[in-house]
Amino acid sequence: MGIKDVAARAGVSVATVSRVLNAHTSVSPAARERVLAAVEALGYRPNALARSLRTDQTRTLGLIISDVLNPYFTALARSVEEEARALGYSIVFGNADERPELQDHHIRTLLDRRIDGLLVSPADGGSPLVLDAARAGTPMVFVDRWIPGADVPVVRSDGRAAVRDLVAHLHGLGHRRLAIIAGPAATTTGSERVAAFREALAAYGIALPDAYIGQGDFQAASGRRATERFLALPEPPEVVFAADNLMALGALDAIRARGLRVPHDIALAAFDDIPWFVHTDPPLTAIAQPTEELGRAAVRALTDLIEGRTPESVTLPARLVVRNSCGERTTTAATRATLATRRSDA
Amino acid sequence: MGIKDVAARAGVSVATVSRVLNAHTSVSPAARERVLAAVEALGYRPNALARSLRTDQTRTLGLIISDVLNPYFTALARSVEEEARALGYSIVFGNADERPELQDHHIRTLLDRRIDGLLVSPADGGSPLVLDAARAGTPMVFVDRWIPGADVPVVRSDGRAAVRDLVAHLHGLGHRRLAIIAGPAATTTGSERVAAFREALAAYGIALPDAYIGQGDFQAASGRRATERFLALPEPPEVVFAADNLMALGALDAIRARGLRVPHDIALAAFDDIPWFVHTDPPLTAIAQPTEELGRAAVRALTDLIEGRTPESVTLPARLVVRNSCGERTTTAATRATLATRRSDA
DNA sequence: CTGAAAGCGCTTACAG
DNA sequence: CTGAAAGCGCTTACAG
Repeated sequence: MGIKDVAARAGVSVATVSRVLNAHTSVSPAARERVLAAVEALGYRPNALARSLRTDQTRTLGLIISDVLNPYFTALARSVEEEARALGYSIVFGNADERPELQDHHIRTLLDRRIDGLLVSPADGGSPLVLDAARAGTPMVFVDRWIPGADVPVVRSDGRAAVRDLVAHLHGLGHRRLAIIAGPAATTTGSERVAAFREALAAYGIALPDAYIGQGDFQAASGRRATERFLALPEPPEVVFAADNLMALGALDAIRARGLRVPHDIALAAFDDIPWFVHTDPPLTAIAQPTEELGRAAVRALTDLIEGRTPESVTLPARLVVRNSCGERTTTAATRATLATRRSDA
Repeated sequence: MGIKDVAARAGVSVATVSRVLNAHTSVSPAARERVLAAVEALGYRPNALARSLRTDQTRTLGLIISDVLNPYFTALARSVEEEARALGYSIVFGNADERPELQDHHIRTLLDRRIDGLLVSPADGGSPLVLDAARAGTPMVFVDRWIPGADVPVVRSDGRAAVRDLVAHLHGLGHRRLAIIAGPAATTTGSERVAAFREALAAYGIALPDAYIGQGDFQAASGRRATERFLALPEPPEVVFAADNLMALGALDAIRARGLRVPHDIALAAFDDIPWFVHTDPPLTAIAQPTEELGRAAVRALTDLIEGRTPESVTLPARLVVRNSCGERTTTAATRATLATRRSDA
């Protein structure tokens, strides 16, 4: 059942059917009406494959999501899909699961399907595939993570100020031995968050020894392993800062398995804020990204690129959200509500 | 750059190129080698659109996900994608966001793109679009939620036994006023979970009054509203059972906003278990579904359908995971670890 | 083993 | 305003 059937039933040529379906003006009202009636009667829907093959555009954007199990990325995906839909595009997702080969697999199939543009948050420092695609002219924008040197707009948030605020908060609480669970050094967010943390510590004359840098991969299991290693140290850190929410989950697992309590025995903070952090035991201090805005900005940049406008890179600040996972604080109006739930003992 | 360029460079016809690319046997080793070399040199990738148009198959499955922000569904999506990839298919997701119109929007665009089959967890009781598509022969299987009466295989879990276990647990703890936050009555999981709860209560001679049935939509905000209403009752329930994890999150928000504590002031349990439940305050008692197996089984059923085999509906049991959100229990080896974190007071 | 040709379902100059 | 025809990039009988 195709355009031919519609044409036959409406008594016109396929060209005319195509014209009314694509809102070309030059169609007589009578013909238009007959076509529309035939479309309705037949329940006709144009074959998007054929249309795309002909027009060389799919009105589809690819989004390589680093990890579907990561609430930060699903929030991002939701925002991306929403903005794209508003602009008349649909989104095809690929879950990289933080694995570069899987990321490349998905990019390849998206490219094969001739998506109009690609939103990627690289799982590695620069897969040749991504670089080649960008060079070959595939409209592309990086979200959250990016690859330096590629001529690709970047939409991300800058967490440096928030990390400084976090370190000030931790220092004010009396903590001096601070550790971080990093993401893969090959990713920008993996290395930048460590750099920001190190810089912020330096301002207080505190060093970040290698033993206090846990190597994670942004997934929960790696947070668990890194935390176990910290806890086994002769001089364990007083604070663990997880570079994303999933590694914080892993850290909680490890801390609990040891029978320790947050923040009494060890403080914990995380990059990325998620709804569950309000209800964890204790509520977790976190750095929140303007996730929805990032998603929207990324789609706008990509559609600008696709439609011949000049895309804008955008960097939005992240901000510190203090809760109770790093230690005692004076009770203020802002913290009273959460404090009520925090005091506890085994 | 297309198959013609490869053919030209290899000095063969496009037919031959196509043959080597599709692993047809009848190609001379010499020709094969030249074609492969040309493909390599040119970095040629077949246009999937053209191929699909011709072969009438896309090797793509659509998955309508009820809500990307729901960890249960993202876990399902991940499992689905994994199994599909193993079977040589890729997945295109559509996020229905629990909205029937949005669900239909995505189904329409997936159908337009000629996906080979559709996995759906209906957001409503039976969109005409879904029913028509099934009737028209679109290979389809329902996952988690389903539409009675449609001739479509169903892959889901049966929570009745687990709900009975939950009610026994609650009753044993002395609770008699039990409430539920339901999902939309039009969805199977929305109505079934209430029915199972009501039945289980009946076994103890306990009724489920209307005032103790909160009407939710499986999203957090509705859980919050329903819980607020429960708490405002002259005789509030002693237990709230949220029919999914997101409504449990909303319930926690409402309980905390009132300055109440779980389980001291009110007990809470949830359908669907997620990793965060181990670390909430207190750890949440939940009913766990075999999510990964459901995803795999759903994909297998769908590919069976597509490839002409006989698909199997499958129903897997859910199971109760007792933690500490419903009240005191005797300390057993199993609960000791979590108990250590539970005792608390404001 | 190989090529010329038809055709998948559309869109779009071109001509009228 | 409208239709005949070409063509998007593939695959696949058909013939040799």
